[in-house]
Amino acid sequence: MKPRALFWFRRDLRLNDNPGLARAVREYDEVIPCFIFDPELLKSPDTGARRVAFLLASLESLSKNLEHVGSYLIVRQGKPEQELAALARESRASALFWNGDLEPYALKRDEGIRQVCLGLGIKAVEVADQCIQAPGQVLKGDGTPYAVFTPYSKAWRLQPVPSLCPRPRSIKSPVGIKTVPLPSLKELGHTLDVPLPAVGEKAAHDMLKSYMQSGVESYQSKRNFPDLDATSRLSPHLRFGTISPRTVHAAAMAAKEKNPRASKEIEVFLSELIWRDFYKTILFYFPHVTTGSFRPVYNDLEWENDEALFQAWCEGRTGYPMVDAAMRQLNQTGWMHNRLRMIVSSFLTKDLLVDWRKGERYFMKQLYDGDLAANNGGWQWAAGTGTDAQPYFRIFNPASQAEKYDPEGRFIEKYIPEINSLTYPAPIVDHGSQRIKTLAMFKKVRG
DNA sequence: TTTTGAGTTGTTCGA
DNA sequence: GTCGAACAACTCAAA
Repeated sequence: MKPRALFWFRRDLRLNDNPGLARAVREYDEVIPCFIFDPELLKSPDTGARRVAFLLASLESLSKNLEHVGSYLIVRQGKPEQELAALARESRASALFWNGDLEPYALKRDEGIRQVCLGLGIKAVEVADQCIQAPGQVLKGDGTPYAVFTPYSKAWRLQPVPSLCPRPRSIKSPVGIKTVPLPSLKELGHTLDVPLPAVGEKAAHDMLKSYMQSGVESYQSKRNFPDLDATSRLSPHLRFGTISPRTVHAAAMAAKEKNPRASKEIEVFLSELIWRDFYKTILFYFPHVTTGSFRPVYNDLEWENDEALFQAWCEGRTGYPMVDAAMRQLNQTGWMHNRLRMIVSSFLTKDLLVDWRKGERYFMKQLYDGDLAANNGGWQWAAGTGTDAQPYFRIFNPASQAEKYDPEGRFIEKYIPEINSLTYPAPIVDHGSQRIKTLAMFKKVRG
């Protein structure tokens, strides 16, 4: 009998540059690609309907892509330990491959899977994939992880970037393995309330291609203006792995080569990929950030947590146009421009004095690209509690941010058509006095 | 071990 | 209107 391996898809829903899949196909005659719906993850409060919808559509696309290379996707629902064990027994596979996931839940789960494999006497193979530079690759001279971005990024740039893995031309899979149809969104207990962006590997690659042809060469100059829509919009695809970060990196390097005059602009785009690695690495080495401040002293901050103010923020009716337009973009599209993420997170924490964790959770509920590491890093940065946070006294003024980054009010008008009518609310707080309160709140814990 | 330089994305105040 | 300093010292990283 030909040796068989299972390949377990998780956050790597692609055939291109999929290191774990490429290795399984190279080393085994037959490969059984599978995906497990984990009820534990599906019921988590951080799992928004939007991402479940994006996941389902991406799996549908992946399933078709697998059929094009002669294979198919096995789908199961249940605890991964049990389902994978059952699948291994049924298929008489002798190995299980997967790409590593750095989140605390995944690390613990995957350790359990390793034990299951040990018990079954099959090989468990984890391959690094999520970062361009895996956590252990970028360390300080003394072997400990960085906690400041700039020196991290300098060390990151000294490392060779791993090359891309070949896309399997054909995958041989045994027939007769039991599978279930992909569940519908409704069956998983969710409904979608916003349009679904383009999904699947093809869509992701098309987006990358067109952004590299026109867009990336002016990334630095245009990225802060939400009305210009001048960013790549690849974040949900990076989140679910319908495109790999190495593929994006390689494309940007090629664009830089082709257009040296734009190299500074493109370098800023590349540094965003380094930020992605940085926050994943922080989460890996300092998992306590998921529940509290990176610096314990800031766990003592006395947030006011006024529920009515929080609700007004969520619904985009704070009376601060830039904040409200941004929140409405999030609510109506499942995505928010990065400049606006900074503005609304500064506003929630430092103008409304609401705990950053409430905002973090709301973002996770609404974002297509919601990712624990990046979202947590961004929120702790804005709140001033993080590894490499901005100083606590650097408090965004929502009005001057609007003047700077939406000078003609086009973005605001797009999401707040009633901006000039009486139905638009007056500001729910006074920025000047809230700012002073926040400074006092921080002073109290800083002694 | 000690020292030195530096730290994503700002705002406000007063000369 | 423009400009530099203050915000507040602290921690990190590297020599």
